[in-house]
Amino acid sequence: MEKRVRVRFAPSPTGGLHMGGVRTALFNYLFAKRHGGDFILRIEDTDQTRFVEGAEQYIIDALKWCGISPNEGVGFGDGPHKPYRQSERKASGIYKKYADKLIASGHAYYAFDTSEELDEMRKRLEAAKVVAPQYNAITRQNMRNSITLSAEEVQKLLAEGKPYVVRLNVPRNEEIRFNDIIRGWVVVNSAQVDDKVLLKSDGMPTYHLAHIVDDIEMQISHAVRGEEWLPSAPGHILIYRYLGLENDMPKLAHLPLILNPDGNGKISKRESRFPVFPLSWKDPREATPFIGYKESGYFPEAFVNVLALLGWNPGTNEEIFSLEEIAKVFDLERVHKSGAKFDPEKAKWFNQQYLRKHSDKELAALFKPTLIEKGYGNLSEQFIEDYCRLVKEKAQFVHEFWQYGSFILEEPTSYDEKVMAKKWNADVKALFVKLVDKFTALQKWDAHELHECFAAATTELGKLDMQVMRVLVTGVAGGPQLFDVMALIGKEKTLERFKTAFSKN
RNA sequence: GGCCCGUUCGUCUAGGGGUUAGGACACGUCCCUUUCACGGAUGAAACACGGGUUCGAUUCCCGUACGGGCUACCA
Repeated sequence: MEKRVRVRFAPSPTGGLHMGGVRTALFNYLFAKRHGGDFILRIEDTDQTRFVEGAEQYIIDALKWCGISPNEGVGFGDGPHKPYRQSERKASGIYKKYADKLIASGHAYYAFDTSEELDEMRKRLEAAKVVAPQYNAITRQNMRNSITLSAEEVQKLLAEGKPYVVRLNVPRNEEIRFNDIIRGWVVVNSAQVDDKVLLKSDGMPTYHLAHIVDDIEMQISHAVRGEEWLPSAPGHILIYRYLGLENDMPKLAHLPLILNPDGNGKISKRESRFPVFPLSWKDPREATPFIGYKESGYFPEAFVNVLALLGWNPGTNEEIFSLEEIAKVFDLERVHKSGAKFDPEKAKWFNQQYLRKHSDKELAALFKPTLIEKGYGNLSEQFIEDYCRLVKEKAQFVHEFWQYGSFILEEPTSYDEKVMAKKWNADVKALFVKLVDKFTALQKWDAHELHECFAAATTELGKLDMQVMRVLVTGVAGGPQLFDVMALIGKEKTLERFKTAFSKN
């Protein structure tokens, strides 16, 4: 029988969760939803030296903003496998129990080497032109561990409370193969795998041991993680095997990385002209915060949509998807092998698509704070909605509403020079003065009436250039439908603007 | 350096032994529009290279190049 699908996102709280991490979480979430399974958030905080204040809460907040909610885990309610923080799970002695099992069967051993001794070993190997110095079947012979030391000596060191680590006893030359859902068969010789530390000298497990123990205990069915884990997967296979759990281990899927748009390397928070964090992230160790997608004006739906299509696609030409829609068709088999460069331009386009899906009322609510900030806190709801309706067709972000429509609220202080130089003269002015007289006589002031009036005037008086009129009223050469703009500005103010324009030009 | 993974327009990608190699973003042109924008149409733009296998390879295999990842008592 197929195992129930249970997947986990297991970040370590060592900093803000960037978009690569969010994408990993997203694919796990989507996979779980697709198969009616469970999605778990587990915090891998086994490295106490790298703990960063606020990082865990940030991870939770970021997932919430994205709409990627785990159904078990830290910050999302306990489930049957609590606790979900490895530092807390350690209290039960679970990791040590598994490590002891490996020691008992001879698949792991104690190592007493100090970090200085480790350094010396590496230097010695480098001097001997060994390209990849590692603690392995060969080098362990010259180190201080329970393989080279006598049983009595080991007992003595242990009894004295000397610090030690537990290492995996990796065979010298053995083929390790595993079938990755995304990449197919991957084959590695154990000579390439080092004797990984399983238990650190502070008693904490390393990632390698901890995630395996937890995945087994939490009955995880699929381990979906970034490609950076691919090289350590063979070691993990060995651990499962030596524990007698190879048949119970989760299926592996290594996701391609998200790459920097301008070339090389995986996406990084520095040297990037676009946000890499979903929410603004202030690292307590650094002076300046990193701005997030939320604060840059992105809708979470757009952000998540972009991410979902990085390394995966449904095989159709559709691109705009809600999380629910993607969850219906998502499949790990369709995930790419190769890394994808993130395209900030396309991300903006996605945001525009979602912007247009919002009602004027919703947009008005989002835009209102900017208006208040600019000193227009007393506008009616209707006016703000109308403003948003006019301005939204060109905008990609709500915060652009101001730059695309501020002339509706603020009188022009100058007039587009190019247009005026080309199209303005005394004759044109005389014509517009007559037009404004007709506008003045209008009983009803709306876009339709204005249009009619303008059309009639054109036949009567001759050609009147609309762009010139636009500049007269707004000062600028571009913007939303002019008659709509004039209607919204209102009769009195529009006529005033014409008068001012005539006096200044 | 070693090991592992990858390589279709500038970017995200569809496709897959025989196709005019399709779509999207960005870009150009045109149409719509007396303004502006949306929209529509259209154009330029890709199978990294070299060997095989095959009647035929962009598609399968092997090399090369290039790119990326990993190489800690970090995850």
